[in-house]
Amino acid sequence: MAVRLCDVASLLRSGSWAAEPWTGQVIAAMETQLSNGPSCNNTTNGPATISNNCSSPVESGSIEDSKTNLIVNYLPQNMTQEELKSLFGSIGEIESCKLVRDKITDILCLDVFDLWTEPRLRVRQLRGSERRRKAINTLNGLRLQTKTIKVSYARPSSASIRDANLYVSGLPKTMTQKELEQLFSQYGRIITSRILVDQVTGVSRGVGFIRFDRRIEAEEAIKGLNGQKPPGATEPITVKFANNPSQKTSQALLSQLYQSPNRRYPGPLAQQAQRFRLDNLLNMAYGVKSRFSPMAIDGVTSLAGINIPGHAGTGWCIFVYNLAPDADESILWQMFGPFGAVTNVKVIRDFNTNKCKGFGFVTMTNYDEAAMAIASLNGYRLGDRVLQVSFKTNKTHKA
DNA sequence: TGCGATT
Repeated sequence: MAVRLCDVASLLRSGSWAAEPWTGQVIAAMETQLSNGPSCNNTTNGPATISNNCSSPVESGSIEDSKTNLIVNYLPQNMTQEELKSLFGSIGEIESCKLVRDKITDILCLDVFDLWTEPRLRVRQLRGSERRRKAINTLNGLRLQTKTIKVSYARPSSASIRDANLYVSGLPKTMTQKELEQLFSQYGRIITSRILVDQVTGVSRGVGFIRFDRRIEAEEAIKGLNGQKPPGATEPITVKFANNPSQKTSQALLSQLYQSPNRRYPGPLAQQAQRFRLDNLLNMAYGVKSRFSPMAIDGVTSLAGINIPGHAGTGWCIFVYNLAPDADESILWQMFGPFGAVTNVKVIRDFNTNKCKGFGFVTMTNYDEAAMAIASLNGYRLGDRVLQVSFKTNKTHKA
């Protein structure tokens, strides 16, 4: 059931809205690259991220005269054109209103980028800085369903602010969004920042985004920070321009949208698992003879600060090599599921071709089950390929 | 050999 937007008429009656005459125009903007990233977020809106505080909505314009456009973020995904008309029509007369949906998925998006975040809307008003201000004051922060919309001045679009968005990986897991901004702020004015976090644990995934005001600032940040170690970090970070999802084909988008873990089924691998005894596995993995529990392993880890391969704090990460180009997540669930609790699987794909790059990762909760899976699946013949399976190591940044 | 992460 699609939850409809709130009854705008009743909102108006409630007196929480200004209803003075206003002539405006609501349009959908279809851009290949967003020039106005949202500057704030919260736990209600958006995917799992570490968020800014939602500051003044008047953050992105330069001078008052240039604030001719408004931008609206965090609209509900199921919002309709008519509802938008009603929403902005409560402030003033709407001249036109058009939303753009993906041709294939029919998902509301003004830019395909928003497929992964939130639908946005540009509001172009015909005249009146006071009315723009009024629209912001009235509508910014309005709660619609589970969303809190943001209305703010849009920065004028220009070439200099395009492609100023950076993707950053290899960040220390302890780095906060504020620290990330501090690191990058020496290169220019940051419009938005974000650190991706594990949806379950809230732990940083070591990956984030920085959108600068201008592309030249982003370029300088890459020069200055790519491959460098942040203060106190042990590993260098990777800084590059972020992929623009709007370049993706609808087919690639669909495959990601509907990618979900297949149900585990008990197959021949489950029996295979039983052939191995925990002692043997521990012996293979660590060269120890005695049996000890996963709890004991954790104890050793925390006591000695030893970095046990594959242990990421949220489980045991397993590296799977020699997957076929068309391998998908379901094969990893099917292979590893019978050995125990699998919390995450990931096939690493080439961004452009969407084909598997030949490897993937599996996270398992319990050490003994992970070790069993490794011992059983390493050397396993999958199609015409022989898999190599081991605990994940950190090879990327080693000399 | 090959060890990610894209709002």
